[in-house]
Amino acid sequence: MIICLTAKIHCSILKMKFKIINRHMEKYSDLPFRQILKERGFKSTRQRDEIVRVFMESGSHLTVDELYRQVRQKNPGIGYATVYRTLRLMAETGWASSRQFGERTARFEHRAEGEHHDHLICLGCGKIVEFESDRIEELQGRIARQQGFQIFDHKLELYGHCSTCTSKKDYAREKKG
Amino acid sequence: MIICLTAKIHCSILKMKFKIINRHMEKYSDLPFRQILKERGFKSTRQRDEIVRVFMESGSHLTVDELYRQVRQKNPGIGYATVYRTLRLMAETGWASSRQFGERTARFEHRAEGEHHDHLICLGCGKIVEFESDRIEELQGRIARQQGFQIFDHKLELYGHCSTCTSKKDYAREKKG
DNA sequence: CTATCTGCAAAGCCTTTGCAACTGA
DNA sequence: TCAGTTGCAAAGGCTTTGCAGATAG
Repeated sequence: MIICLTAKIHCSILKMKFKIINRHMEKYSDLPFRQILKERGFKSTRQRDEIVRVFMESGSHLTVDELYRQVRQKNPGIGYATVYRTLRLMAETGWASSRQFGERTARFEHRAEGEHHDHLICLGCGKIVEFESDRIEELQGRIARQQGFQIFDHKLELYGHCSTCTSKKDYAREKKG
Repeated sequence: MIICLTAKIHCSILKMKFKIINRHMEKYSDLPFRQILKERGFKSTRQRDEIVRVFMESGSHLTVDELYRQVRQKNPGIGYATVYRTLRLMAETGWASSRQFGERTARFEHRAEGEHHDHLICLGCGKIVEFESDRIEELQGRIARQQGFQIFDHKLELYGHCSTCTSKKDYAREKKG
C-alpha cells in the first residue's frame, strides 16, 4: 500500500524533510540501505556504510551501545552520536525497527519483509527467539478491522523461560523443598 | 501455577525481600492492592492508598508523571519518588503492569485477571484501545510450547491509525494530489 | 559549492537512589 | 520498637542536540 507518493515528511533526526516512498515498506527493507538513503535524498557516507555493514554482520537485536562498540573496533573514529543517528535513520525510514524487550534500552533489528517480526524472550538468560505466525497476523488484522484501525506495524512479545532456564528453576525449587 | 510458595525474592525498589505468593498472579490482581501489600510483608500507608485510589479512578495507561500530577491535586505533599516507587511496586508484585507504547515513558495499567492485555495504538492521536483474543493466546501458547518456552507474560501491540485519523489522512492525501 | 553529515561535549528526559526524618504494625 | 516508608535533592543511564569543521553529490 502506497500513501502520499510524492509527499515529504519531517525527519526528526536530521531536522529535514525526506520523501515517503512507501509508508509500509513492503519489499522495501530488502533493498540495501544505501539505496534507501539515495531515494530519500540522504547521503551515503563512509560512516553509514560501515555502521550498516557491522549491523548486518552482527545479527539482530543489538542495542546502540553494542553496535557502537563493535563499530569502534575497526573504526575508532566513529562517534556515538553517528551510530545513534544512523540507527534512528534506519528505524525512521522503516529499513530497521526498534524494540524494547522490557529493558530501558532500545534494540534494533533489520526488517526484512515479512520475516521475524515476533519474539520469545527468556527472562532467565535473555535469549531472544524469533518466530512468525500467519494465523496470528490474520487474527490481528481481523481485530483491527473490527475496531476501524488501519495497521502499520505490530509487536508481539512472549516473555518466559526457555527450556534451559526452566530446568534450572525446577532444580532450584527442589532444593528449596 | 504456584512456584516457590515459601521463597522470598529481592524487591529492587525497596531493597528488601518479599514473599512470592504466586508467580503468575492468576486471580491475584483482583485483590485490592492493600491486601497484596499485606501478604507480601509491605506496609499500607496513606500515600499508597491515595496513589492507588487515583490510579484506579483515572483509567489506565497513565504515565508516572500523569499520575503524579493527579495525585498532587488532592495531596500536594506526596513526592514524585513515592509515586514512582508505588507504581514500580505495583508492577513488581504483578498487580499492575508496565508497558511502553513506542514512547520513552512507561505507562501503567491495572492487571485484572485475563482482561485487557493487548492494545491497539493510534499513531495519529495516541488513542489506546484494549482488546483480547483467546484464539491469539492459544496460538501463542502453541508456539511457546514448540520452542520449549514456559510463558509468564506477553505483549501484543498493533500500531496504526484509528478510523478518525484514517479519514484525516485521506483528506490530506487528496489535498496533495 | 552548499546542503548534509560528523564528532564532541553538553544538555535533556525519565528513572533511580542516598539519606535523614517519619510511621505503621 | 524498628523495619519499612517518605520527600527531597542529587545522581544515573540512555538519548538527543548545538555547533564548528568536514564531506558527498
